[in-house]
Amino acid sequence: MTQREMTESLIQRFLSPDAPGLAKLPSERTLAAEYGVSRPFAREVLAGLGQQGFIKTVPGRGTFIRKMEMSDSARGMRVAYGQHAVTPRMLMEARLTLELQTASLAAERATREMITSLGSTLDTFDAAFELVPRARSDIAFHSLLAKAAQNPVLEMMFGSISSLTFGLMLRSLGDETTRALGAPMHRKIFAAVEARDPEGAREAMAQHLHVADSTFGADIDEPLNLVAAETIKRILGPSYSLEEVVSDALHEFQTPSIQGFIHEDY
Amino acid sequence: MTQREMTESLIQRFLSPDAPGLAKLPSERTLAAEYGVSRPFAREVLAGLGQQGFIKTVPGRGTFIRKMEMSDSARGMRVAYGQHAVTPRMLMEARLTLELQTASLAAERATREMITSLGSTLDTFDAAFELVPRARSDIAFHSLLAKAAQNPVLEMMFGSISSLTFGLMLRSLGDETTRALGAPMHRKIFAAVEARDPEGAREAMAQHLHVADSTFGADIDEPLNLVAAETIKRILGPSYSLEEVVSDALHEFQTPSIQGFIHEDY
DNA sequence: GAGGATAACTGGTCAGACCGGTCTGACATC
DNA sequence: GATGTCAGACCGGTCTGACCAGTTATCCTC
Repeated sequence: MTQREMTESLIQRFLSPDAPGLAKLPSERTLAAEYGVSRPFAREVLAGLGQQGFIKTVPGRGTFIRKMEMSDSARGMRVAYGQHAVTPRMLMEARLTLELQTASLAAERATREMITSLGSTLDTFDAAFELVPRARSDIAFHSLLAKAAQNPVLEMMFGSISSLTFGLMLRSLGDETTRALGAPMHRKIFAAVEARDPEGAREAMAQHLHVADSTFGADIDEPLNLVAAETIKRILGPSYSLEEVVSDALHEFQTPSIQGFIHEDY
Repeated sequence: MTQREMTESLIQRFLSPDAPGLAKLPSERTLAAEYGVSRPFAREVLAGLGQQGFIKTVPGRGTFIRKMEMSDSARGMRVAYGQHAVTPRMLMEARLTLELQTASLAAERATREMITSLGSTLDTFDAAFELVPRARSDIAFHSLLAKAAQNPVLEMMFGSISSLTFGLMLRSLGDETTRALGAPMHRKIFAAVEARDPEGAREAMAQHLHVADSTFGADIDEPLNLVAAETIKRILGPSYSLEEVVSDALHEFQTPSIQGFIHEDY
């Protein structure tokens, strides 16, 4: 029994969609006995699943399945991004590809509830004057738009670049003129979605992203690497990771019914 | 010292882009001593990093950094995909968004070397008659196209859906008429890339994907979940995971210089 | 029946041990 | 002097067994 095999088996048993919907895993001792391995071995397997966010352990209580949000999938991405140098130009090119589509589809498919969420996110954005809250509601707006497109694959694609995008926003929103130009664009996108106007939403998103583009000078080709992470550390302290901040922001702006069944309530 | 903190610290020290380029980590015992924790504790942290593919341990030798390929990032995605039901229709919609762009950009930016790789991948595809080899070269072609677009973010986005796409290909390529219709489309895309014709490449890709679309009947709205995984298990045996097959395929069709510096040679 | 003490869980952490593979350097050989 | 060999140090892989601090269920008492 290799770690791979045991991991594979656990995913099959407890994390596949047709697995019993129970949110609780057997105890470490039980699992170790079942697979004929020692507890430390089982713990290493579980630690791996935990680090990837698939399960959550609570001392004294047990190990629980975590319903994965598509937007949570950026988790493992950071290291890969760090090893390749990603520049703002590359990110904007990718966002342009993806977000014109999500905006358009959101206009076609968004439920009333999602539109309400989008609206209140914009209100929060307009009311926020500090950098991080502003960026939080910004990333939440774009993420909700991706969710409103009702395609988990597109949603995940956006999720996978969300921490990078958040970094970009921290950079853009520091600039006051950009904010003055960009805020109305959010409203314009929102209005088009509300009016069920896909082409209008696409067009408004294009304008919005071009405004963001124009913020950059020479640094549009400078690697985006750790700038954002350092900003976060400086403002929020060292115990927060970029991914956590983004993930928190996304969850905060989702209404419970959009969130679906999140097993934080074990 | 929590596991989070230690993980975070190790990533900063050894996996960030500006970290010393050494490929080898200190020994488990040394790390445990440095962080003032026990070896089992350190091992759990390392096991997590290993499961995510960031490091690779070799008995008797040590622990080594693994250069992450963008296309490797699909790793943690499967569970999230499994919990949300992804249908072929959703996947095709996302691919249409992404791959028209990568095809177009590849036509603009692909190096001669990449074009050569793309060509030889197509030769392999045409020569392959069994299902899995056929699908392998198919996914490799599309993945190389994404790489040829010279944008790591787009490359990663494609990587994140590559295992789903591979599943789709296993399904499509089982149909003989689809293959007959689809194969010439590959050549057409390739010709447009070679001719530096972005619009032609975009157009050819659109036709290609629509052919794939037309393969589906009612099952276009059936969850894509485990069909592919079961096909793989049936053909290649139970010790292979979908992700491994895809990852192997992608690496096989890349020329060394495109691969860049992969530290499999510790 | 209600309340509280207890026992039986849970995960968290550790020390210490043994195994087999790998590397290095000293020693012996040619 | 160059070469080859081999012991010892080091590496990860795995296990046993233990103790702690929380949580939960049980059972006994009032």
